[in-house]
Amino acid sequence: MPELPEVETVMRGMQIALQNGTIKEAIVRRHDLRWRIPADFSQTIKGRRIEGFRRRGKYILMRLSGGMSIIWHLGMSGRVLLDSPTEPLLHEHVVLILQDGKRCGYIDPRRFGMLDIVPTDREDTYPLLAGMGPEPLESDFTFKTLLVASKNRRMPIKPFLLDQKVVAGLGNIYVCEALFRAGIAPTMPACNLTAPKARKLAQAIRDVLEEAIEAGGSSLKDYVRPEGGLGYFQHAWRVYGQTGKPCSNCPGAPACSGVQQITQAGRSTFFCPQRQKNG
DNA sequence: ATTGTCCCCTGCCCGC
DNA sequence: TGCGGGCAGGGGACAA
Repeated sequence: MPELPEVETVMRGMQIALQNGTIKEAIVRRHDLRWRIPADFSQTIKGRRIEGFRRRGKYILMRLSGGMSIIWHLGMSGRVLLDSPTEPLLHEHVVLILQDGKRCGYIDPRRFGMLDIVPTDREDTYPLLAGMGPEPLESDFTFKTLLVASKNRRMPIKPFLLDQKVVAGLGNIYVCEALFRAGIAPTMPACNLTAPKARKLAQAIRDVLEEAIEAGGSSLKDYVRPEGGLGYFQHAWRVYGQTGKPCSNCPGAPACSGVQQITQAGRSTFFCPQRQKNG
């Protein structure tokens, strides 16, 4: 599920529901996620107030009183449930119980996600966050970011954009969608980016993420529920998962051979060969 | 250093 | 209806 827009949506939901609450108890039913949840996790966060939230790439940082932060990562299948029932749910590995009775559950069937604790003033040196590229919706992300990072990189642009060191928060869906909007073939060597192409790409990345956050926000209420899926943005996918269909820009056009699916670096890539050309 | 392959794990969907 | 194979929104570890 979670790329930047989904993580942003989840974080906003948590913020609304949990901010200023105090953690009465934390239940850890399974410690063996992508990395082990520390043995003293519950003890460390117990009694602390939830003071704020921040997102960095696909990570959520939950700031607690006393200078500690909980780092959340949802992996591939992670979800947050803001009204977790008393009965344990399947794959609900962690539950935070607040003093006012609210229960926040962390559900992750595949267990590719993680939860950890870090001192708030050391969030950015936490190994998984250190070295991460700029936030694509902040002002320090520009076409120059892409130009500089892609220099001498012969890797195809698609896996290049999945590298969190280049830009934070992009995943398989939004990389495909951004490349489509920018008219760039996913197979193009990253170093073939020109300034005009980089401008289009940076703008396409910002646009698609903002639109997706907007759409996720519109279904916020249902999003952070186990049965809540992808928000509404899935209906706006122009190429992702659209194999064989005419892409949205050439619907029914005789020349359009339809959206193609290829594999790059072990992941599916969707693109329109008609509209996306190598430089 | 850069790039590609494999793997972690469970669930779901498709074809036979 | 049942079963096996392939695939899934992430990303680290490793080999070449």
